[in-house]
Amino acid sequence: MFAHEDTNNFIITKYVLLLYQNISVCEHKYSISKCMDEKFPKIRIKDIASLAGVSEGTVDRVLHNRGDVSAKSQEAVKKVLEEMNYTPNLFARSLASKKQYRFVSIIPEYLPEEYWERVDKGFDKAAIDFFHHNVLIDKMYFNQFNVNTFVELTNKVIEAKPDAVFLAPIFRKESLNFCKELSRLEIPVSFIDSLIPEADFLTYYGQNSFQSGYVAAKLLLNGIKSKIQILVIRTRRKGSVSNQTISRYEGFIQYINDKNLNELVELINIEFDNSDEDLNLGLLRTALLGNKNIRGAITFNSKVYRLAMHLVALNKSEIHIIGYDLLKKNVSYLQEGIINCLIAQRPDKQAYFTVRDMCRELIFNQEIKKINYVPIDILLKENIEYYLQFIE
Amino acid sequence: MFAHEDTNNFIITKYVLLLYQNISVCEHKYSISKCMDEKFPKIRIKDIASLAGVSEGTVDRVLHNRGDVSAKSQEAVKKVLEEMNYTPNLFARSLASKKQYRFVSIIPEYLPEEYWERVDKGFDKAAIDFFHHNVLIDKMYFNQFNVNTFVELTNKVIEAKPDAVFLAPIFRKESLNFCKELSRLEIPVSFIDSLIPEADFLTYYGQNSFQSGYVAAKLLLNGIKSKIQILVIRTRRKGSVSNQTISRYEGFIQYINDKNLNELVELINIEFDNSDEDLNLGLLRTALLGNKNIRGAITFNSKVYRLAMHLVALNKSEIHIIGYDLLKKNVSYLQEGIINCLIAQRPDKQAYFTVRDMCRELIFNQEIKKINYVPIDILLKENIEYYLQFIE
DNA sequence: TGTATCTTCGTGGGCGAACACGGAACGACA
DNA sequence: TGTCGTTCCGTGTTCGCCCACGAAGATACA
Repeated sequence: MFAHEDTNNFIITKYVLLLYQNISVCEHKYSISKCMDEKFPKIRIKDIASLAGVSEGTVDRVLHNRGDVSAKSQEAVKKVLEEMNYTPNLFARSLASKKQYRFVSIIPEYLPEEYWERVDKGFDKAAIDFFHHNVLIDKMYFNQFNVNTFVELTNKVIEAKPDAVFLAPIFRKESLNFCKELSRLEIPVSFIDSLIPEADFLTYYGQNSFQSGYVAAKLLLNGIKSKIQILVIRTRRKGSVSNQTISRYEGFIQYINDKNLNELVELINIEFDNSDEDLNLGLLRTALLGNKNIRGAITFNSKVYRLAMHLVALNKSEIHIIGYDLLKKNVSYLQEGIINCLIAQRPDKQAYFTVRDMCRELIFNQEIKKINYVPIDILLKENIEYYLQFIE
Repeated sequence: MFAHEDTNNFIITKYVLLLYQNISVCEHKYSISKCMDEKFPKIRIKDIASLAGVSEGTVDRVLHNRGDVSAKSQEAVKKVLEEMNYTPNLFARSLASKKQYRFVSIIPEYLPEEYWERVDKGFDKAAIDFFHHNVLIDKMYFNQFNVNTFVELTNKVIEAKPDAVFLAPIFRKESLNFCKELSRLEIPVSFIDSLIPEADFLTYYGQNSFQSGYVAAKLLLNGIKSKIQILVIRTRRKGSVSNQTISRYEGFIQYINDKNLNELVELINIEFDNSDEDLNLGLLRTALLGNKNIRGAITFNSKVYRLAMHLVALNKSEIHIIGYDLLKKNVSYLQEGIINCLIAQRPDKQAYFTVRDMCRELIFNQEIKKINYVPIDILLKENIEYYLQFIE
């Protein structure tokens, strides 16, 4: 009845090596003493070679599809590989391999503690983890408010001919051109944060922003019974085209439609200026004077701390505030109870896995998934601490 | 002004190798073309040896504190190691090392799709990842409702003298005895799920259950204005002593006290039987008949699907249900909108990191953290999909 | 000075895999 | 039969590190 029951009715040891070699996971049961005595039956190229009656070199040629092997030998080796469920020792492989890989990451430059810093840290971690697999990551940054910096940068990258590129495609059209060029040079690209569906790319890691807007709406509007007003703060962004914040907004609106809240919820739209905080404060003050029933406020970019700051200044602590991403200032306001909820998206993981998957593709020859949506993490004052503390 | 600005005002390349070698991360800036041409300046034992004017063997003896080295040589080598910021190639090390490690995991046996299955999967993943570092994991299971199975099992483990033990200390007293014995044999133990503070252990991974109860209360009770009743389902557990569900309950109560909700919230306690679902249904029916103002319901173990099932049968869809852990049945009810919220705790990661940290301690000689609380993840119908989909 | 003992240290083989090199076997053709 | 070109395949070296072995030098004592 129990999954791991044996004749003694309770003691089971699963010999995990079997799992590794893909030989039946559950059927083989060993008493611990027996298990402890066994050696690691590692299967090497040498073993495959002798079993197939060929030399190591031949097995190697088969493994790497390098040709110069007769049909007969090919057959024999493949059969043994299959039977033995051979998996190469990736450490030994990287150690012996003389091939070196140059990857380039291209993301917006950032100020300390801004969103992209956390992405960048993910690249750093990956750089360390894959260094001994002969991978080097060159990190490059463009100015997301100046498309020329992007074009100039990508031209340099094309010249340098790296082995792979990781790209935050903020500038849609220019990114697409860049990708086409890379495609022609057979340099693989992976997208991070957002994606360009028409482009040829290896993987994408990012949040489903529509759904994260939907979740935000649920968190802000769940259970309302009477008419309320909600402040919606948006920021115009000149130059860039692709934008996660737009689909977050659309998801937000979709929730209101799905739940038939159009009658109950009135949205008060405010457009923040990117730098003039006095102006923003004034806009907020006016909105609050004219609308007496404001219960909630939301921003769709990562700068919700600005909203929180102003609402504190205006002494409006009863307004529920919700926003995105764990910038230090956002977290502080959350911990103080001024921001009620933050939605996070594991930016460091996005970068790390992007690199890892490129290695799996180019070096390890492993399966990868093309589209990868990261979780929509919900952080409250009460659970933020353990989220931040848990460094993987 | 920007963190990664250079003289061209926008193009920066950071040479990540420098980061790896711990030489200043931000100060060294290279143009991409220059960077692309550079070789990997890997520092090997051989390099250290020649710089220190000794042989590789001597460096090796210093690195492993294996003695037979004169004070003078020791000094010289250590100085060069420091200067060069030498980090050994762990792959090459594991490849060459003849030492093999036997780890044992000891957790409750489980039925398919129960909580412990996900923990077990974490051990499987670790077994695969660390196999080529010469690590083998023996997985053992006891019956959590029969303390004798635990004692008998741990006696066998003691006999087998593994290199490390991973333990779910469900039976407090017996686990402590086991740990003392292991301590005498100098076998390190790590706790998973819960911990015994008096015992000598290497790491602990688990959720802060008090806080996760606190979070559950917030999610269930946030914003209530009028008097309501809440169903609190508990399950008596015979035999075992240490129990996460108790502290979850305490956290739940603490929230009510902190927010002065004693007046508003009336708790209706029900004790479920572990197997008799007809009985449980009856208990619920009675409670619902006698209490007309029930708005929410909670369980503190992972079996919230039983509660959901009964409330569906009783046609009580307006009651908010909250529970723990992503059992398949729980997830189904969440997706159907019957359960409103689940709190999750990444059980697979708990196991995986427990193994990883043991490797860091015994094999890689790296720093580890003793107490590790995993995040308190909040899952709703709207964000569960991406959480489940995101397999690391 | 010779011999034994102890301390200190260098060398070489091996871990599993990549890959270059060149040899063996075979057929074609003069 | 000899020469050349192909096709196929085995061998040897290398990667960075571990570790066993034994050599060299120092010291002590006869």
